[in-house]
Amino acid sequence: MKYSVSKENYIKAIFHLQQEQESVTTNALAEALQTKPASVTDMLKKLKAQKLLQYEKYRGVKLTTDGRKVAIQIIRKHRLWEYFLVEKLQFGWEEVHEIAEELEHISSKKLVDRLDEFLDFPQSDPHGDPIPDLNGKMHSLQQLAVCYMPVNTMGTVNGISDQSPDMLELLKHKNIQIGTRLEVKKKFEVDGSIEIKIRNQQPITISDHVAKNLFVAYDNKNK
Amino acid sequence: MKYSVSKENYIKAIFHLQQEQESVTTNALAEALQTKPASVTDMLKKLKAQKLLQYEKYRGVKLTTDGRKVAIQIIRKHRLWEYFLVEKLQFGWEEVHEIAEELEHISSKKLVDRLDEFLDFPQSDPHGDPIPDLNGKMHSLQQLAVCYMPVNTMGTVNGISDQSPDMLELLKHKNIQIGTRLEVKKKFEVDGSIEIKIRNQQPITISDHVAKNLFVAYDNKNK
DNA sequence: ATTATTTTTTAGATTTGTCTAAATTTTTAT
DNA sequence: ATAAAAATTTAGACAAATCTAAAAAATAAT
Repeated sequence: MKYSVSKENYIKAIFHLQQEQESVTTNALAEALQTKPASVTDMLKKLKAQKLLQYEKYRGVKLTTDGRKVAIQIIRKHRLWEYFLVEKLQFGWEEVHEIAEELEHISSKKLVDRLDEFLDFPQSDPHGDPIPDLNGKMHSLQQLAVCYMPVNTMGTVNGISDQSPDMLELLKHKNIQIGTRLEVKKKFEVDGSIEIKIRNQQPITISDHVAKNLFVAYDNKNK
Repeated sequence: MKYSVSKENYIKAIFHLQQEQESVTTNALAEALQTKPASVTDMLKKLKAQKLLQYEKYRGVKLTTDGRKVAIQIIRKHRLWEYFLVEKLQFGWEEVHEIAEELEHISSKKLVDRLDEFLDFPQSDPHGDPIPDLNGKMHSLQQLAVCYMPVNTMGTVNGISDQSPDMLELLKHKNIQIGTRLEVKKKFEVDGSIEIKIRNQQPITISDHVAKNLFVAYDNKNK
């Protein structure tokens, strides 16, 4: 089954919003898709008719199993293309999202699977998000936000939940990327900011916002 | 400037039809685009308003300089993606057209130029059609590497991309030069070598390296 | 040079995805 | 519990790209 670019974007947005809350509201979707609530209502009716989601008016929306499958295939394509752009075409990890938003709608299944093979079956994209395999399975990371790391423990950056251009620019400027090992040195209760140290660099301070949205694989031996 | 997929397809089709005839008719376009003449008329009006083509009702249509530029950029993308699919993702040259029809509408200019570089600035796609460079320049030869010729088809040698002394020595030894007519007899998947026959000679085998760098003018009647 | 045929255009409708403004339902606050 | 606020849906409209059927223009045939 093939769906329009617009429908695919709705399905993907619902999938992502469902990570936060079980059921997704019309306004949240409109916000995420940069459109109007009335347009969302219209589209939800169409997607419901195609059995991609459960929807009762005024009651919010959830994906069906079918809808979830579609979402995961789109996410697989998005993340594989991002990986390709960074690893093979030398793009910066902060500039690939927009291009992948277009590439994720290319339909050929064979293309995606060949690309996966060509890239040697990568496990996660340049932002640290896991890439579903061709059956839709993806490993779930053992992630911890930096704000929850105890003082004097170490971790390796493996994900960022706020992937806005501003955030990515800040991280680039502070030399933080996927794979960076960092140690929490001090936590300032007054504003939630945290001082961290990266090997061979001076300690730097990150705000509470950054600390909340930056995730690490946490070293268990720390404990 | 960014155009819809539909508009891009019209521009591309007009460009291709103009290779045959100076001015393109409504019916020919409808045929090429698998649509109805009435739809073509509607679209021509819109494209004319955008100054992409010259059009007077009942008089046929030609691209303007702007229209030609747009067409060439689309063709550049199409052919680079085809080359990528065959060279990097191991697709057969006969199955890449359809996928490239989608990929050619991805808008990022930077992506195309990076892809071009990644592929080492190929001169022609797997079908032997020339790939425009980033300024829209392309050589006009209809070339095909011997490695892409189907079994039992003929061509006339018209170019060698590896012009090292060793290569030329080998070609001389095997009696191959520009203008030589040859027929592909057998392809060995195991090492990419190919058995070819030249008139009045015993069949000979050439390596995958030679087959990749030896170009022929391909007889269209073969198809 | 008329007539017949083919090609092309116009007129009006349809589908998809969107919008604004108004109405309705749900949630929150008093 | 009722009023006020917020969220959601409906109704009606619009733009893009397409279609069918009918009209108009160009071309071919006698």
